[in-house]
Amino acid sequence: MRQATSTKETILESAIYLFNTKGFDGVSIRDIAQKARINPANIAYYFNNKQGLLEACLVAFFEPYLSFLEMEVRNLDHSAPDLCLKKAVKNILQFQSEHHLLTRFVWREISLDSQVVREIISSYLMKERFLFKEIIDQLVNSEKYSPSSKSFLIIQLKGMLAMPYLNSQYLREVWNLYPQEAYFATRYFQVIEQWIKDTMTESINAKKILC
Amino acid sequence: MRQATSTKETILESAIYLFNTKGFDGVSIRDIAQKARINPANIAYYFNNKQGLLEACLVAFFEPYLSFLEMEVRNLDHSAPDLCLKKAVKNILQFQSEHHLLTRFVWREISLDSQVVREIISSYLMKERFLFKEIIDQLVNSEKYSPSSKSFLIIQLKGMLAMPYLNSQYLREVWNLYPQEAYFATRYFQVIEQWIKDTMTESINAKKILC
Amino acid sequence: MRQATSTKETILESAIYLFNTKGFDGVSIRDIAQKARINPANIAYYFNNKQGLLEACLVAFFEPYLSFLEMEVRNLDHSAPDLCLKKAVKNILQFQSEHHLLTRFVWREISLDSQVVREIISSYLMKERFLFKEIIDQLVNSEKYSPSSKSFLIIQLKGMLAMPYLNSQYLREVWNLYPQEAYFATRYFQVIEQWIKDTMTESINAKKILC
Amino acid sequence: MRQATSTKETILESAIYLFNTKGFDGVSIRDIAQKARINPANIAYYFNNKQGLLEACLVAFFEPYLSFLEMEVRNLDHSAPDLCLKKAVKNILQFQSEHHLLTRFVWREISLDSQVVREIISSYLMKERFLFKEIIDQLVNSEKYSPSSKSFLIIQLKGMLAMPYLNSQYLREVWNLYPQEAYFATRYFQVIEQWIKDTMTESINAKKILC
DNA sequence: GATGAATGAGCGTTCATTCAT
DNA sequence: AATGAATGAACGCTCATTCAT
Repeated sequence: MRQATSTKETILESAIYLFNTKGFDGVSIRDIAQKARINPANIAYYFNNKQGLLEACLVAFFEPYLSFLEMEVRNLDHSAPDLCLKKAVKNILQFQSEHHLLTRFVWREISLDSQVVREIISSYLMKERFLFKEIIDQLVNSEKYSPSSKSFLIIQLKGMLAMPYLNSQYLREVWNLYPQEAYFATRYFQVIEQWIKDTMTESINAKKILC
Repeated sequence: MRQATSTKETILESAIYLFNTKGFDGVSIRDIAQKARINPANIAYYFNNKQGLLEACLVAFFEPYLSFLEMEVRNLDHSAPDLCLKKAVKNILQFQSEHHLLTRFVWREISLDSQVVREIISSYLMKERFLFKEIIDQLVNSEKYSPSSKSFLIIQLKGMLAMPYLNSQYLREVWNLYPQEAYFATRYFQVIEQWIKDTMTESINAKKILC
Repeated sequence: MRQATSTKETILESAIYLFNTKGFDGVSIRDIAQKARINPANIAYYFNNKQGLLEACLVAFFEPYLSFLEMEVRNLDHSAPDLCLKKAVKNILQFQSEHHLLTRFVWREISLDSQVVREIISSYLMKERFLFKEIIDQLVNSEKYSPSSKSFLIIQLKGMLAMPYLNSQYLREVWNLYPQEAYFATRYFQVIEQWIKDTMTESINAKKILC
Repeated sequence: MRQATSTKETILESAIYLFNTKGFDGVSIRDIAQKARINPANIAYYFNNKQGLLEACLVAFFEPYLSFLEMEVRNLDHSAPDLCLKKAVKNILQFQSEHHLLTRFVWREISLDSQVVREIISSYLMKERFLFKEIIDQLVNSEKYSPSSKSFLIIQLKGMLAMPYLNSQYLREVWNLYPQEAYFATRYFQVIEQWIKDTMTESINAKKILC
């Protein structure tokens, strides 16, 4: 029924908002139910239990996130690898900007050593590594890049993608910058674009930085 | 008394370890007491309440952290500004590496919108901004850098300093890298050193990236 | 639902019994739950918190208590004032006798300087004063009674109404008298009836006692 | 040592003040220690435990209280019994007025069904009954008074003695009367004096009230 | 699809008390 | 005589969850 879907989505939205503000353990089922204006038992009905909510959040983030990478890996046959990478980055940045609360929550929660989270996302992270590698291998397949250097490129890129969300409170309070604004997404994409150009497509620079 | 100090420190160490693993709200007073092999009431005795523990953690991180910046700001009179910045970065990286659990916990907890945390650390962050600005102003006082560009430099630098700890689980699981190891600290310092050189001391690059 | 009401009432009855025996602060939520054979969390469910229980007790006492006075104030138009007063006293004594545990608890708890209790009952006490005054004014509106004398009459009457419950343990242990027994209520009503007659309806006696 | 006695007395005074305000169970050892500006462990040193404090309070009240009755029982040989009773009442009222906090606390705590309090004071109450009876027997030894009538006289008298303290908050808030003021003690003594005269020394009145 | 009643476990905290010093 | 450290138990309360309706 239409009503039902709406309830489920309302719950998820309320949960994401609150998880983002207070962290997963700082939010109670009651908090979410109150914000979503539904009965706490309804959450159990739709998501089984609190952990089910967490899983739903992680899925809601990683499915589209990985789809952007998958799409460009498939494009490698027809397009230049640097264009594919830039396209993937652009889509990811835009998606993260449009879902900045979810993004922030997911990247932060992953930084915990929680066994629960790790079990859920480990396959996602493995898939992500594989997809990144596919693109990077096509892009920097010269003898100048050892496998370890390529790994480091991925790490750096990932750090840059997540950074605005893991420091969003700082960006907002101290510098008045908002990752969710279109302006920021555009500007930040240019920074990463420049970094890709400098480190991966211009041999001289790359050599200096990565020894 | 010697015994007392030891107890207080034991509590703090246990707390940092557990907070890092499960997050502040995911850890109970009893968890900490059990790990520290003391009575839960003793935590209230030494830290008043759970929030007192959080404050103690934040102080234990920010006091030394800021002292490294303060030291180099005082050195600006006798040393070249790029050396001062590098020295500060080196000290901070080493301190963070030696206290990687505390570092990870602090940077993660700050990313929450918790009113409590914000009240405690807001003055620290203001001081940090001031100190960074003092150094950056001396370093890039040419007409090429607008105030907004300088702000962005600080943001980027801060992002780089915190990155390994906000993604440490990823680094470890996927890439087998450990921020707490001396090797990593050294290597990572070189990366930042290069970044400082590229963006702040070589005008051509800087111009390109920051428009 | 029938079951629900029953649970709520069971809790209240258990609470009154225990509060009466050990005092409000001497009784724990768990004590009440154990006596009512329900889960401690259920008390929070029905009464929000422990103070909610206290408020429920005070309301359960003062609402009927004041209704007896209100009724007779309305009767002043049709009946003789001394009959109204006696009727009110009779009803109050009977109500107190039937709810002697609650009565004892309420009068005792009021004698504390607790801010919490005072806030709840201050409006009740004001209303009580107003109602007593309405009756007394009709009854002793001769020039022999100054306003201060009338006040003192109310005080004495209130003291007499509460006395058996504030000293019930003494009455029981030392003199084998039980305020909850019908016999005592009847007998005690006669005493107060006589006092009303002596002090308020016979001018000579009244003059002597109240100067 | 002089200092020691002072500390013990300071503790007792603080305890009486707080017990009176919040009740025995509403006051913690820490509260008392804080008010007395001493270490909590000191209370254990002087009074063994919290119950020891309660016992000390009861003793501090009943020893002088009963001494006034004992004194007048001894005087029965030389003085008229009505004078003895009035003298005892006067002394008791003055003592209670001077120690109104202790008085209020003791009479209120006795109204609990607490086993602890009962064990401590039962012998005091028995002694009190014996002493009252000695005086009353001498005073009303005519055939008009059955033993049960005499009991009721004692009950009434006791009720009158305690009333201002069991209702002191009401007297203060609603009528602006303060039992601890000399004025009140004087005035209240007159009321009881009149009552003694009416009920015990004038046969006609007494007969009416007590049947 | 949704709710109110109810539960057992655990929360942060405070308690009275002990004890070495 | 007095204190600070430490403890086990209990406090009021909230938690995620279950279940009949």
